[in-house]
Amino acid sequence: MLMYILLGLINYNPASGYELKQIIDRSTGYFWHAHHSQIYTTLRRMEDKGLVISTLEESDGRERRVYDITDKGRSDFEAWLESPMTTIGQYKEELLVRVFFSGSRDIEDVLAELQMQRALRARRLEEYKARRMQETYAKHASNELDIELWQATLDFGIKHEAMYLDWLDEVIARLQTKRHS
Amino acid sequence: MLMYILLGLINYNPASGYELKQIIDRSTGYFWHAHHSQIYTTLRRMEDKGLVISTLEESDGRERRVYDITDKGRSDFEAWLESPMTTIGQYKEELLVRVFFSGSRDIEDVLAELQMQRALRARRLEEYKARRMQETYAKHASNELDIELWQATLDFGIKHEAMYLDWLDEVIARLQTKRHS
DNA sequence: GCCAACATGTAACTAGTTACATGATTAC
DNA sequence: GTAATCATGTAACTAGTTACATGTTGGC
Repeated sequence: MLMYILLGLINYNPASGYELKQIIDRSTGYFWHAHHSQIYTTLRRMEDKGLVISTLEESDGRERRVYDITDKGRSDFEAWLESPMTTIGQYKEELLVRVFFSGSRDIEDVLAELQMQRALRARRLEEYKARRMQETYAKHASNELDIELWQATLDFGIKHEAMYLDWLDEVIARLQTKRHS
Repeated sequence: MLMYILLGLINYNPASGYELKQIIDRSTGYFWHAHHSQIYTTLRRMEDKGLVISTLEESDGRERRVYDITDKGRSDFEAWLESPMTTIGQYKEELLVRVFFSGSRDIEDVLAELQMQRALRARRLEEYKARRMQETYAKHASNELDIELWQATLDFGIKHEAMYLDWLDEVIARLQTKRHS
């Protein structure tokens, strides 16, 4: 998956691993993140496959390995984009695993954990709301639909966090009534 | 992560890999799934670490390798449960990656893909709603809080799918107004 | 006889995480 | 000088996926 993200981003503009990491952190990061180590190794693998080519640029003492997409890379990316998803993506949520098994825990500990998660989620929701995608990424926009769709992914993030907060509030409220059982 | 799920389930009741796969599919499956191959290999690794012990049971021609938790397994599991999460779990959603990069696609293709996803999500939402956790898993319940929390994870699934459908409907509606641009 | 369900595994691979490791430049 | 940012990588490991592989029992 990361491979297609890198391909897609390089397709907008050639970039170095470092830059790609930053772009991911500020754009696809909340629905698909990656560590720099994975980005660098994946780029190398992609070059081996002929999907991208790199050139080592030197300005002053700093070195940057800049990756550009090849024709093969572009056609692979387009083939991926044109073959629609026919299944539901799998959801993995560690907190739910913890909640599922928390029946034997001290209810106050569970409440404290959920309240901390609530605070983290609330902060993230505010970040997403504050961030209007246009100003950050509109510069890359090749067409109007791009902006619409980037906005849509950000809206998803906002809805997701709002739903999560909502759920946390409900669970917290329900546990509070059970406190002295 | 899977290790703790297996430990937690075996802690309720000794079970074979096959049974654990089935339990996961019907309980934690929508927030943490696993293939049978991973379950079998993880159980073996857990046995090497002394967290579980297996015994090979034979009834008729069928063989079942039944795993039970050890004292070390129980204390590792409890230590994990008692150390609260202090970060937000990472969300990975392939469809959002696809949407993010779909600006160059034929809008009708994007709409068709989103509508298919809508149908899949709607079906899943109905499954979750129909499934009342009590009837399926209450048998394992060691206390009242367990039932409350299992119900809470199911409620999360329902809320999540409802939010997702809502978002899909919004994006679809927005794209439909762009159709002949 | 055949198919579904029971039951368990290995092999090969891709993906992802965590830690280690290095070195330059710029602003204070 | 020292901390932050720029910039790139490797190593060791854990996790997860896909495909291959095998054999039984019970119902139709």
